[in-house]
Amino acid sequence: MAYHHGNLKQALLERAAEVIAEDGLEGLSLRGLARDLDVSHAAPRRHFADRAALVGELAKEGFRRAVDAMNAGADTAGADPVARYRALGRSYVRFAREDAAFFRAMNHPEVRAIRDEELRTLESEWFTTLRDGVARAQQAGWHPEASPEALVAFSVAGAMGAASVFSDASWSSLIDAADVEALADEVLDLIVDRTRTTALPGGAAGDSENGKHGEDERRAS
Amino acid sequence: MAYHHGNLKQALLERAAEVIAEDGLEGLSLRGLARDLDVSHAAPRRHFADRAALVGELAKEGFRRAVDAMNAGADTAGADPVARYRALGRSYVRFAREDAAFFRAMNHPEVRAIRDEELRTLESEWFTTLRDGVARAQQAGWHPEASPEALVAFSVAGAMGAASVFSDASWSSLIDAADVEALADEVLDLIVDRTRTTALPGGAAGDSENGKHGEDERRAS
DNA sequence: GGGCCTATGTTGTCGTTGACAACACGACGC
DNA sequence: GCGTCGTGTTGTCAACGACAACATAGGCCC
Repeated sequence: MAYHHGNLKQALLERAAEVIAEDGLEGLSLRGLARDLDVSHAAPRRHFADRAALVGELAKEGFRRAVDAMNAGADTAGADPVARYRALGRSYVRFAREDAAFFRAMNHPEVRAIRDEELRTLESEWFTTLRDGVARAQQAGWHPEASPEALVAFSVAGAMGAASVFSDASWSSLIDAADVEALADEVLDLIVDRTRTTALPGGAAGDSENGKHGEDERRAS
Repeated sequence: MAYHHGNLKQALLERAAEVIAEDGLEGLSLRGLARDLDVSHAAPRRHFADRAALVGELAKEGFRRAVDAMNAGADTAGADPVARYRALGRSYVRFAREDAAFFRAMNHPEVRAIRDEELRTLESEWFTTLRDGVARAQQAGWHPEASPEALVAFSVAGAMGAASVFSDASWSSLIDAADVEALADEVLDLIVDRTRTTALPGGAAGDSENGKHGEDERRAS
């Protein structure tokens, strides 16, 4: 084997994601990663200043993937802002389930304490994506009575809560569901609650086709 | 100083709660606690088999306090099941904010991985408290169209999400609110959404006084 | 009131980890 | 060909959790 690994940084990140998927962030150690990749115990330090830098990098990738998934999901949902809003949430929950290692990294207390600027910027982009979706939905007649701030906080709480509950195995003993996907969809219906969308006078934005969500939006990634 | 501390176990738990409140679970170490309390580095082991046992004990106390707060809150909310349901959520969010150290302990990934029976029993009692509240609210006409499982999952997600968002300082840069308490109340209104409560034919359970929540329920702990 | 028993605290040690420094290799540019 | 710098290595340190062996004291029984 060559003295130089070639692409150690990437290999570290990939292996770290595997470890987190199996054992969680607690089971992750720089020395363990080095062992897994057959490099010396100090090799990772050439690429990450410390452990927080490594998990922070994973979290950044997680925010990028989450935002991408949410945007893609909204786009396949069509033009109706409320349908797009629902798709944002749906895509986020799906992301949390499919890329659970990244989702864990993003929300682990140890990572949330990191003050890294790029990381916080990416988090704020994620937040903005959701916030804008909320704003457009409200402009289209969704929950016109609520204050925008409360609607945003409600959406963040709902998205985070649903994503946590449905992606974390430790909840499955309490919330059992034959079809988690279907249950998550029902929960999203309760959050979005399209009956709270009032048709707009001008008939402008919300082109309705009210009520149930179709089998549209299937597909994202 | 006496050779025997006297009440080291309790002192360890109390100091641990302080440390968690300041630095989070990551900043907690058995040796650090021992130093703070002027005992030898191995003294804590006489009372807790390992670190997980100590934080697990804190989490247990957290679940007890949460359940107590929720029950007390519901009782001050009166007889209407939907008002009681709302009070459950409100009390939980308030608990998360006031006893943040315990809330963190309960929901930290490291603790959620603990398989201790008593701990999981207490968690399940918390869940049951919420689940029963949901069931009674639905029987009283709240969201009659929704499946009970989805309504429970929605409630858990909403409660966890709101409690996390409003108790964790790391969210405050995104969700800014002059009055967090008031914003949390608005979010709870969106979750409960009393307009989704349909008066029952027999006029049985839900004795209504529908609509806004009063300044009742104030006080719990 | 003397002896023992046990709960609780102590010292000492081990293996693991993150962090850091000093050194080694080797690819690439001049 | 030679230096330079990116990347990997060895060595070391302090902190930690875990464990074992020992020490102390308070209570209990006779």
